[in-house]
Amino acid sequence: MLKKERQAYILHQVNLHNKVLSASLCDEIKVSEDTIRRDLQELADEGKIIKVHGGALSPSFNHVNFPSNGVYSQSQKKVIAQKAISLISNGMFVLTSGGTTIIELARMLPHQLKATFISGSIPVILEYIHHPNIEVILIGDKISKNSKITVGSQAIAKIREIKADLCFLGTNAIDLEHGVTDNDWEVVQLKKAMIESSKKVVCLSIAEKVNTVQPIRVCGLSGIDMLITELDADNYLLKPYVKAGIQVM
Amino acid sequence: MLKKERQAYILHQVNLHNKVLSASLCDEIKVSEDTIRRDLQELADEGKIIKVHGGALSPSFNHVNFPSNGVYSQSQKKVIAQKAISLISNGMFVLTSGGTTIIELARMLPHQLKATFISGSIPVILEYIHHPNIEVILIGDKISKNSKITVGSQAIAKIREIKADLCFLGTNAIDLEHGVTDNDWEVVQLKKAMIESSKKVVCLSIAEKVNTVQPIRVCGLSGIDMLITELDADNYLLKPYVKAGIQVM
DNA sequence: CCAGTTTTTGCGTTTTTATGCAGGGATTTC
DNA sequence: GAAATCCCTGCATAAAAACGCAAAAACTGG
Repeated sequence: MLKKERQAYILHQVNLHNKVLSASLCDEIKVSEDTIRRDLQELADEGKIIKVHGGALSPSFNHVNFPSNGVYSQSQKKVIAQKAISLISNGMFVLTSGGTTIIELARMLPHQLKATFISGSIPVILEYIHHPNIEVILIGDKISKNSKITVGSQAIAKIREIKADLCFLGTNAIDLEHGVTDNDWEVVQLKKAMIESSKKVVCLSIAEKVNTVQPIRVCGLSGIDMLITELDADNYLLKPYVKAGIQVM
Repeated sequence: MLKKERQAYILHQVNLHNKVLSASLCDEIKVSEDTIRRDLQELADEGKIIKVHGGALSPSFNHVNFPSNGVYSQSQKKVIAQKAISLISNGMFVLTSGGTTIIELARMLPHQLKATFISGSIPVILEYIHHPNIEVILIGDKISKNSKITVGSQAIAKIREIKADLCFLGTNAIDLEHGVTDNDWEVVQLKKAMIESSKKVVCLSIAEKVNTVQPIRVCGLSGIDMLITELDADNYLLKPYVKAGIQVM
């Protein structure tokens, strides 16, 4: 078989089945593994396939893109995400809500981190998937179209089965008197369950949302362990929270 | 034999078989390799063939079906999706696997359709949520990073709880003898569960995958009710499936 | 017909290409 | 953390291509 023929065959297989194993290819075509590997290399250089350990994948299926820019207060959120990431160690189970801050966090996870992340938010999950060493558990249920997160009793039941080491809550409003509040009833139910299922609860909130209130209550201040904002920990705005017994970062 | 004659012969062979080997040509025509090589060179200069090491290929062979838009055989998949959509009525519960064909289907759903769609495939779910009147149920569990679909016992258990009206399976390989087969063990487990949980099982497959086999068996032909390809229902390729009792569309 | 020119062809020689093989690392897996 | 896989590098070899050359064939214009 001619080289081009072989490559066309490989390309065809990849497009048909979204993946090929080099071992099965060299079995089918009856050539050495090296030849297959060189073919895969060339096709990958041309961008026609994506080479992975042991074979290749179709490029079309492998990159789901999602709006990356246009995030409100992105730089602040990056600061917050960076602080939050410092709390994660290898082997941890981390439960996260949805929200743009959490998406930033998901994007900025170090590549060598090995941990398990659990969430019901599709945009967040999409970011987790890009990290090779991270196990991703998706909470299933009905999807709320505006928040792109799974909501409902099934989701809550699944969260109850978990005991996570860490829980990151993207926070809509936090206030000394009313604690953490939000504006979507179903999302609030989820967050409540997440708080109960985690050893340590961390609220991520841009300073703008500190000392604001939303209609539905998630939990009181005693329900959370830590608050992360883009401000320095000793900022005057956060003093009352420290006094209320919350770790501030 | 005259030069022109020879070249005409070569061209004929290339168009007939999509490829020629210079060795076999100089054997057939009884001339030296150099002569053949010069002929090939000239034909290649005229753009009538594509010269490669060891012979030549038909120019159509090389540039045929390369996915410029990202999705392989997209037009065929659109035809399939259109047929599949005609099976869906308002109020139905529809269970779907992953795969590019299903993504096409999800994209092409009519906006006024009111139905409930259930899937564990993230790319597919992302398309469903664009439709305002569609309820979307996400099957949760661990995510398989290459197929971007939830896999595992939890997912299977959830699927078992459902009884869907319709199940669309993106098919990797279907064959008279071996039935529906696939190449990912975990995905196969899911598909099996989906088949059991549905009143009517519809396989979506481009014709190219019909009569091909993959290593892992999903179900026998008796397990499915309908097969949709981009071909006409009375195409000879599909006759045996009709005979086997499968509705073909 | 014929000398001169061009084209075509075949034959060495050199270069390039394709492929397999061996080893040393890297990575994955259990 | 040890075993198994896979991957990369360099090297050897065989096949194919390119090049130059010269002989043979074909054409050309008297």
